[in-house]
Amino acid sequence: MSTPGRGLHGHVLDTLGPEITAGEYPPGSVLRTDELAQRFDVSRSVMREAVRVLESMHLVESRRRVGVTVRPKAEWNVYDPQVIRWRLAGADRPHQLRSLTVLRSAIEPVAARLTAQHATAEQCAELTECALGMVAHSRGHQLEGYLLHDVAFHRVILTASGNEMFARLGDVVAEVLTGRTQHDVMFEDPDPAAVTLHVRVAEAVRARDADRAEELTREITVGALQELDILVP
Amino acid sequence: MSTPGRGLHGHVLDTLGPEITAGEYPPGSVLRTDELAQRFDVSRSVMREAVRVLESMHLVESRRRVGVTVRPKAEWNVYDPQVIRWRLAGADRPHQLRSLTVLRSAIEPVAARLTAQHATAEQCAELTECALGMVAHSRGHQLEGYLLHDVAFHRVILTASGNEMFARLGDVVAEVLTGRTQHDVMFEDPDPAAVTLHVRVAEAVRARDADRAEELTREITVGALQELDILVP
DNA sequence: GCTCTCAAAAAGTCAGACTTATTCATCACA
DNA sequence: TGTGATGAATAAGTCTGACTTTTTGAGAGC
Repeated sequence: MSTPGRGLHGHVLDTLGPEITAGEYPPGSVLRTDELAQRFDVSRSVMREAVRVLESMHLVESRRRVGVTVRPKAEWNVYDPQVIRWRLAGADRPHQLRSLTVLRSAIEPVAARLTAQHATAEQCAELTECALGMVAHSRGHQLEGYLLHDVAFHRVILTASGNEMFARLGDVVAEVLTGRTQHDVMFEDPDPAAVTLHVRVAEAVRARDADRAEELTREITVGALQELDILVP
Repeated sequence: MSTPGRGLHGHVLDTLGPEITAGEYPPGSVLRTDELAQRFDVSRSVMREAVRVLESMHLVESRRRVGVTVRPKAEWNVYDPQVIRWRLAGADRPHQLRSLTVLRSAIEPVAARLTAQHATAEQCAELTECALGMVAHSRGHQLEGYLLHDVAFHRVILTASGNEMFARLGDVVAEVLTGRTQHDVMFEDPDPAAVTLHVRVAEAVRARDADRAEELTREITVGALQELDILVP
């Protein structure tokens, strides 16, 4: 998923990033480069590179004679995929999951509308294939296969929209859907209503019915929000 | 706006970042750290820090024995505020502006709905104040004052929604609105219809009418899209 | 034509010395 | 007593040069 072991500075980030995003250092806390270098047993240069990356994510701020201070959560680059992963792996996973699901509920319907307007014939076919794959795997605890097609479906919707900002949320949605299956409750077969909705979205896109595609996708995301409300009230 | 002069590596980024996001190096292009260090007249350590930051933005990928290769646009972290600024300052500014406006049209109505449900009394007052400020500056070429209140208005909507992902888009929206006034055509007074819509959104939020707040905000963003269609067909 | 070996290339890492900005405490002066 | 200047301490910032490690590509040998 991530890119582990891309050098020593990567290893440092894999430890320090989750710690900071988990809130282990309250905002305003001061870290010192030298101490961190000692703690991780790396040279100052490596440590400095790691700090620079954290700084570019707005997680910390480095100032002379002061040190590396942790910034308040409100300033973090919460759209950075790495930050999202760190937070999803940490303590405020439920909170993050809700934020992202609300984001989905805003983005995906509009994306579906655009997809209905702009999708190529190939993308339409891909979408239908995904929906049919979901149907095929929706019974008998074939959760892995189902998830795979579900993720692919939403990824097509987002990329076929033709909007680069939407397209880049494909990974985020994948992470949310995967997390829902893996970590949280999903023992039973998927909701048949949801499966049907996906099929109908694919149909609407193929029929170039933008209004219907948007509305049906809205129903899907509303369902996702309700599911979350049940899991984490 | 940005944070210029935060060290040598910052200066390097301010030059190299815009170059890459402008597409001056086609995807797959190979840069070498040593050459870059020479070009910018900085030490390798400084150059390495800059490369690490570009790497964390997924603009480039650094591999041993190969060099620093530029990644395809589709992989860039397009939500990184710095990347957004670089692109807005560059050649594909119109394209970027459209992407962001579409994003706004998806996010802001939902944010307004949530704000109507969750805003504190203080936030309601703030919103009303912004709307009235817009009215007050909407006649007689007081564009600066108008813009200020417009930006503040949308920022309140996004933060008061209570969703951290929405809140972080405040800066982006500010950049879009500011850019529209400064760079593009905006000689005349603001559209009176738009001003009225803002006032009515504030009213709807105060009245806790989520449906109306969402619908009115949708009209605002539709207007923004139409305005863009006129400017850049 | 194939694999295997080896050398070159470029990033990665480290250690140490030096520079610079910032803070804070001290002290002189009003 | 308050205030502003002075200076020393501090931690980040920078540079240099040597060394390591991984990866690639060319050439040798089969």
